[in-house]
Amino acid sequence: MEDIIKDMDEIKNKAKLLKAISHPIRLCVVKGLMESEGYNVTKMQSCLDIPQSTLSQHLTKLKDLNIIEGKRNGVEIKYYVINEEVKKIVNTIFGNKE
Amino acid sequence: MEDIIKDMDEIKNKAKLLKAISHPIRLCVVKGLMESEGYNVTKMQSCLDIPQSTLSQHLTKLKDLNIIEGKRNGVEIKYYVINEEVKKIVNTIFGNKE
DNA sequence: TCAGTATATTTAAATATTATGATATATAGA
DNA sequence: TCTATATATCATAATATTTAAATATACTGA
Repeated sequence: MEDIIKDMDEIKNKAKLLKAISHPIRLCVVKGLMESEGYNVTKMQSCLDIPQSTLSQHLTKLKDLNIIEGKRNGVEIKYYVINEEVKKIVNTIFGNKE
Repeated sequence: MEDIIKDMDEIKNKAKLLKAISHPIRLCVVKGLMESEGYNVTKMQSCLDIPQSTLSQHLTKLKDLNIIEGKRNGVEIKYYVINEEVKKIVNTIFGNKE
């Protein structure tokens, strides 16, 4: 096609979304949250065995792109995947139907 | 889930695949190749307006991950997307059904 | 064999991402 | 208010990615 460049803006946006979930920790977090909604940072941490600030910064990236959202409950914050497109991609990748 | 870490290897592999297509140029190339199979490097270049070596290096990354494959025809090389998982992801992202 | 075209590789600099310790903030309960 | 716990932010060092010019290679046709 001649004018692939026309939808370059869309391509850039999709690329950003892919990039956001193309890091193992972030992909793991998103997948984990989809499977067991609302598990909190401390639990993720113990699963992933990384420093708290590292995880927190990954969460921030996901939040910035509106992929996840945190709901505070007292002292802890539970996260949820709120981006349908990302859910679709993750389902596609990991072979889930619904 | 307690043992998210168990499928960490799979997650890492999927993350690599996502990363490979999470750059605008590479995503554009893959999408372009899916829409119009076998268009060659020179054509991509004129579409994308980037130096030849830059494009070539992006193609190398996609080749290294077995996402695309080049078939030489005389002096030119045509590329094809050979990775079904990537095709699925791209279709998911850009809203194609088949 | 030589010239021209298409593509790949090398090298280096510029830029971006990631990781982590230290510190800050928010909340709950005593 | 003080303390403890959970989470976020800051600063910065380590690492990885991206870019592009220069050069190399592969092929074709004269």
